[in-house]
Parts: sequence; C-alpha cells; structure tokens
Amino acid sequence: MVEPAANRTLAATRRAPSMQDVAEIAGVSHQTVSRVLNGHASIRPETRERVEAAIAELGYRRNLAARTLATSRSRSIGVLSPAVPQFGVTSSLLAVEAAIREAGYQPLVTAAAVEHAASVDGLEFLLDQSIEALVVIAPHASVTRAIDELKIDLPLVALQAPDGVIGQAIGVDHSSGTRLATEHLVALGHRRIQHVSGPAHYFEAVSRRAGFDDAVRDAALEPLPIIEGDWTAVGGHAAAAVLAPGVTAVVCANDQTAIGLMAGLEAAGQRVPDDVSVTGFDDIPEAPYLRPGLTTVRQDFDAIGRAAVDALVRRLAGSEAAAVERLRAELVVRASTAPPRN
Amino acid sequence: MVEPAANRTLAATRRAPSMQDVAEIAGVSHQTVSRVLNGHASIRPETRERVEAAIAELGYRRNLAARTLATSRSRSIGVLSPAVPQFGVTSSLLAVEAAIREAGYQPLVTAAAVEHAASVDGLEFLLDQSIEALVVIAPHASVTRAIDELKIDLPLVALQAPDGVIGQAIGVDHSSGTRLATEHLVALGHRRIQHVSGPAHYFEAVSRRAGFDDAVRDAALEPLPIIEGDWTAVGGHAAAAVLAPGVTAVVCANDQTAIGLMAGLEAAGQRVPDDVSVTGFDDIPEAPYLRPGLTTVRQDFDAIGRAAVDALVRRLAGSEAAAVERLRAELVVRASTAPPRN
DNA sequence: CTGGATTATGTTAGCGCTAACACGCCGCAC
DNA sequence: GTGCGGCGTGTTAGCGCTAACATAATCCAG
Repeated sequence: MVEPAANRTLAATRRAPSMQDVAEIAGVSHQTVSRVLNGHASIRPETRERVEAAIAELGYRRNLAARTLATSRSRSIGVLSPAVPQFGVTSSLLAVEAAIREAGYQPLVTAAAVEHAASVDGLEFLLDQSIEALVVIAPHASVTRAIDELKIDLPLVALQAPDGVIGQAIGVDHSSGTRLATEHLVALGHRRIQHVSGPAHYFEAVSRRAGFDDAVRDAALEPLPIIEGDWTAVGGHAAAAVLAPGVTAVVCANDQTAIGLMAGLEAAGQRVPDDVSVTGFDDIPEAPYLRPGLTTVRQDFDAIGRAAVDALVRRLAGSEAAAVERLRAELVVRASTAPPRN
Repeated sequence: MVEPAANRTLAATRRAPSMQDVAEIAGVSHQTVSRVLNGHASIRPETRERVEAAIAELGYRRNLAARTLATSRSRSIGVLSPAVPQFGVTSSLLAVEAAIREAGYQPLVTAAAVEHAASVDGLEFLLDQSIEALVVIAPHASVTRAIDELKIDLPLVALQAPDGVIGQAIGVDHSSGTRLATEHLVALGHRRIQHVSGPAHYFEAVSRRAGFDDAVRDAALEPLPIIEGDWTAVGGHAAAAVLAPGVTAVVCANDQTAIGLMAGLEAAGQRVPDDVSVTGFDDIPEAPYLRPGLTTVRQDFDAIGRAAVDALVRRLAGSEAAAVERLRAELVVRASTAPPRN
C-alpha cells in the first residue's frame, strides 16, 4: 500500500474507482492495469498480483462505456423478442441467450410489444448499444418491416421468419411439423381432417398451415376450410363450435389451441380421441399431463438457438453466410389421437 | 440480406458517422448538433432544420457509449430474471420491462440460469452497463446471496424475495393467495386438505406454504404432511401417488403442479372435483380450459411491475424508499373445486 | 561485451460525446 | 449613445478506456 486508506477514500469521493485509481494504489500505470485486466502476456507475476490486490481492495469494475468507446466493439449481440409469455417464444429466447453467452458474447435482450411502435423503440436502443449482431424472433411482417426500415447494417439472423424476408433465416421447418402430424392422422385412417391455424399474419401460422395443406393434398383428402385461431386456448375453444360436419381429426397450430379445442369438444359432448383426434404443436411441458395426453410436435429450441448464434459468430469472424438452415421437427404421439371409430 | 462482398468490405471500412460529421455538413459546431439532439431551447429554427437534415442525410445515430461515458448516466434499469419459460416468471419480466419503458428508462434484461454461476455473469454484465437501478426477480436464496456478495450499490427492488433479504421487496402476498384458496376449500366443507408445495428453497414456495398452514391452523384442521413438488406437472403427477389417506382437497403451489396432480388422480381412478378438489396458483391462460376448469389464484403482474419500477424511479429521484408493498392476490373459482361427497 | 531481440512497463493520443465557459450580437432601459 | 442582460453559437476540457508507440531493463548470440 502506497498511501493510507483514509487519503484514498477522501480523494475518491463518491466516484466509482477508475483504472487510474487502481494504478495509483498498485504503483503502476493505468495501462498496466488495463493489461492485467485483458490478460496480456508480458506482465510480471508480482505486478499482476499487486494490481489484482488493488482491484479487489477498491472493488474496481471497469467501465464498459469507456471500453466500448475506445474499441468500438461491445462483444454483445442483441436479441429482439416479441413480448408474449408463451412457451415457444420464451424457450427460443432463453436458448438464444444461452447460446450467445456460450459463444463468449453478451446477450442484450429487448422484448417488445411487436404489434406496436414500441418494438422499434427497443430495437433502436439495442442498436445504440453498439451491438455487433442481432437475433430477431420475428413472428410476423410488422416486425420485419420495422427492421427493414431501419436499414440495419449488421449480421442478422431471423428465427421464425421465412427466408429472404430479413437477414438469414434459421429455425424449425414448421411445415414439416404439421405435415408429420397430419400424416400421422391419415395413417390412422382419418379422411376428414381440419386445421385450426394461427393468425394469418404470423409467418409460423402460414408455414404450419402449408404443411397441413401439403399433407392433405398428398393424401388426396377433401380440403376443408381452415379455421383461423389466435394461438390461445380461447381461440381453440371457439373453433370447436365451427368444425365442419363429420370431421374426425383436427390439427391445431399449437398446444394452447389444442387445449381450448379439446375443452370445447368435450363441452359439446364429443370425446377425444374417441370422436375426434386432436394434435398440437410445441410440446409444452404440460402436454403429457393433459387429458388425454396431447399428441404434438416438438422442436429443439436449444439447437435452433445454437444454430442462430453459430451463424452469427461465423459471420462476425468474416465467413460467408451459410445456407438457410431448417431443422426438423419431431412428432410425439400420445393419447389424443386414435383411429376414427367405424 | 446477403450482400455482395464488395459492399461488405465497404461497410467495414466506413466508420459510423459522428456528431462532427453531422456538424460539418450542417455548417455548425458539433456542440450545436448535440444541443439539437438534446432538445436544447436556444437554437434558431433554421439551424435546427439544417442539423436535422444533415442527421437524416447521414443516417446518423448517436453513440450511446460516448454519451454514457460523458454523462455517467445510462438512463437504463437492469432486470435480472431466472431463465425458465414459465408463465409467472415471464409475465413478471414483461410487466417490469414495459413499466421501465413507460417510466422513460430503458430496460436491460438478463435471464440467467439462476441455479448456477451463470447468474452472476449476466448480472455483472448488467452492472458494467452502468445501469442506474436494478430489478431482480429473485426466486430463491442462491440469487439473493450472489447479489449480496457483489455489494451492489444501486437502488434495488426484489420481486418475489421476502422483505429484508435484498433491496426493497415488492410483489404479491403469496401467503394470502394460498390462504384464500384453502379457506375456499374449508368453506366448501373440506376437512382433510393437503398441500403440494414448490421446492423448499424457493421463497415463493415458502410463503405459499405459510398461507396454507395458517388457514389450516385457523380452521383447526388436522395438519397433514406437505408434499414437496417442483413447480412442474411432473411433480404434481408424482404427488398424486403419495396423498394422505382420506384427503378430499389439494392446494397446489402452482397451476402446472395442479395439472399434473389432476392427471395423476384421474389415472388412479379418482375424479376431480367429485372425489378430490384441486386448486392451483397463477391462473395461466389455459386454466379455464383444463378439464375441469381450474380454481386458482391470480396475481396482477402488471401492477407488480409498475409498483417495482415506481419505487425505483422514486428513489432515483432522491426520495426515501417507500414501505414494503404487498399486493393482494385474487381467488378465481372454477370447476375443480366442489363440496366433498362423504 | 556488444548489438539486437525480447520483456516489462510508461506515455500519449484519441474514441464520440456533454458540460462549462467564452464570445459575439442584438434589443432595450437609461 | 452607453451599458447590460439575454440569445445563439463556438471552444475547450474531460469522461475512462485501449492502441500504438516509446522507453528501460534484461537476455543471449556472435
């Protein structure tokens, strides 16, 4: 210790300690402190120890703003997510966040009410934070449009969005998911299968519907009207009342919709799966414990998150953008699907 | 946005425009640009327009790191949240985030795997961002301990944590919630009521259990063993197998647990609510559509978020910390509870 | 032993912004 | 007219850090 502690406390009146303060205590220059902090090679062990002691003594923590300003690098990746407390969205978000941390970057998350202008607010703040790349969980066009308008000049990956809309698209092949579910029903012998979709302006709703349509066409079934849901149990419940006559199976755009639909069917005196088979999408953790256990489609959120961040990190390292990645979804068969009666 | 390589090289070369660049185009000093940006009063309208035109022309966006460095204020509030895709946590998080934005601050969110060291990682990054205050969604002691160890010198509000552990505690009075549910069952005539709790190291689990215990004592019921669940349907399902003999009602620590429990009961040939009444906690959006519709306890996440941010903003403005705030929970009665048959 | 690496450290100049002060210029009271 | 207090703008000095270069001490090949 060079000077008595009293002096130091007095001098540093209420200001957070700076590198200079650490340097003075350790009896070195501020640059040496910087080198210790950044793991520079040529530092004498003894010097390093003195500096580290001073850091501990002061409770010093380096000022990120200054560092970012000096380097014009923030080592952070922004994440823009829709502000809905839904399993799918939240799982994606958490997976992306974990993957970013694993890749040695810091995630900067903004959840925004995506239907409104607020989304852009949050995004602009992210941009102002000097993020080096951006992951967007972009469920519908109003988000991608907002991003387009900002003319973002950053490596960008879009989860959920179809390829070519913005940045690089990564995610599960939703259409293959509903296709699997529909084919499963066809294999069970169902011929009149209906789909309760998500809201039509959602990218995922469109591609999940497409998978259903494809499977129906391939099996040469009679196409029945699509019922537009809203991703919630409320919408699913309402759908039960407007099913086409003679329908023996329903492919729902997500698990919440299936929950509502099953409740609606039962209220109308129909039994699942005896009278009507039902499938969901997402495999929420409660799906096995619904009655009946829900046949649904599972996506590997962690894999998606990792793929997205990988793509970004690769581009930050200067590589070419890789091809579009579409991971496969997996069908989980439970008790809500069965062969049609008769 | 796959752009030709030439463009990218160009983009990499060109520096983001600075205030100085704007100033030169507008023919003023950089300080005048700063004044325009900060809405300073004494600027001639004509000058303002020239500056704004230059800003638009360059697509200038001010460097937050520099601004934060110069002012040592970031206008941002950190939010530390556990990384679980659960309705309660996510709803709290979104509510807090919205409230922060409403208050004119920017939310900086970190979701961290709270059981592990990663939590501290994320938190340290938040601190490095010069956040001015912190909201912690702190479900258990390992989080509050980590925060304690960092000796954070910031206005701090803890959602979920009991008062006195860290910072100012704000949230719903969980114990009153389970108390309401239990009293509802008592009023229906139940005498043998059991509780499936959350993991004992969770603050919420403890206070939800306390509310149950209180109600049991007040009604002079025989205390039955507490079954420790894990907040999930899996735990609830397991609990069904170990209920005490003759139990006619079960108070679950959350809705997921209730879902699992109901599935387990039904698998064992018991009917809800005919043989056993069940209550949940949280009122997840699907609760009305479970079969039977779940009687549960609802908390007003938006109010909590707003209260937390209000408290913080008030303290940032220099006021005293207000008293502990405990909002009331509300009982929502549906079909999963009924009088015992006997 | 001497010169050119090599190692360990210090010095200096910004990064882009804001705060504080400085400076003309104008209008108005006297 | 002179003085004086705004107004509108420019100038300057940091904020705390890193990068680049400068310097001093050490080492070893020749």
